[in-house]
Amino acid sequence: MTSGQPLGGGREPTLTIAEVAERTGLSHDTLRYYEKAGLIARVGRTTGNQRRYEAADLAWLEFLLRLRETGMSIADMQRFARLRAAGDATVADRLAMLREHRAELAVRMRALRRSAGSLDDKIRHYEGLLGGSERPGTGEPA
Amino acid sequence: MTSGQPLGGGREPTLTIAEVAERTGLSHDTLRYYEKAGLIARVGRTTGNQRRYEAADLAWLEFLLRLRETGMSIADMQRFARLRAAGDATVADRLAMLREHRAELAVRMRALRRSAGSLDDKIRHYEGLLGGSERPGTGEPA
DNA sequence: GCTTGACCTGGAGCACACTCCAGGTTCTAC
DNA sequence: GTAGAACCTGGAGTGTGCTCCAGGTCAAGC
Repeated sequence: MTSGQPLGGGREPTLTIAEVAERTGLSHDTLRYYEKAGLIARVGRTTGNQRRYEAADLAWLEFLLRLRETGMSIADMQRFARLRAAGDATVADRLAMLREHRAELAVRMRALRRSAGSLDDKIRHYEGLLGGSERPGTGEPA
Repeated sequence: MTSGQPLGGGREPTLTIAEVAERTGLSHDTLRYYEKAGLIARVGRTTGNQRRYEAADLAWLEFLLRLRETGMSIADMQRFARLRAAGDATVADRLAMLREHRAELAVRMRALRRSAGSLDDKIRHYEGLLGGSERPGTGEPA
């Protein structure tokens, strides 16, 4: 029996774990960890048991990265992934989760803008102390 | 010898660790941890060795919280605190640190806005699936 | 002066999100 | 058909930022 075939027939193009790591910026280990944790469903394998990711896997991973970037915990992503796997009946629950997460994000972004303002104030304060001889871009006095 | 006096004279009003915890939202343990880690200089003590925070301590803590909120690591805050403790000669270094941190923050905020947009897209997608019968604010059908 | 809650220290423990490792299998190119 | 790179699994280890604990000392009200 030949091995290394991309599943039962080799229909659409698939990606190795190295290719997915490259495209997502995640490490091989993290990709396997996410799968083990149930964030992504078990990925298809070659007859030799090596992962072959499909376009849909990549799209889902990229959405997970949006959730991660906006501060969602692994535990919450697991919840979301479980709902998703359970099918259409959970759409309302998923929507509720996303709305809640989005609202928390809005709060954090407001806090972040306030803090960024404090930073700017402090930066201006230090610039004042240095007598305005400092410009961004060059560390050299004129 | 009387104890519990707020330092050698009791000049300006000072705060107990409980009061500072209340005002900053940090726990007692975190306040002690920050001091041990060198983020804040050793706080004044009563003759009985209990901490009494001054207004300047509180202001510095609040600035640290801005740094933390904007994602600065403890290690970087330690660096910044060390520069600050070293006096005026380090103002240029502190300014450089803040500018760099501010620039990274700008990058992260842009990424956050992009991700927030993806969330909004997904939310709209789910709303579409539910046939527009869902509105935020009330979980009840009309 | 005594009780009770607040506070002290050093150090261990914990949650999170990975990251690394050992020991083995598979794939690709020659 | 073989060398070397890529991949597999289960499980242990790591860095970060706290958080908890034991065993005491101190402070404030009665």
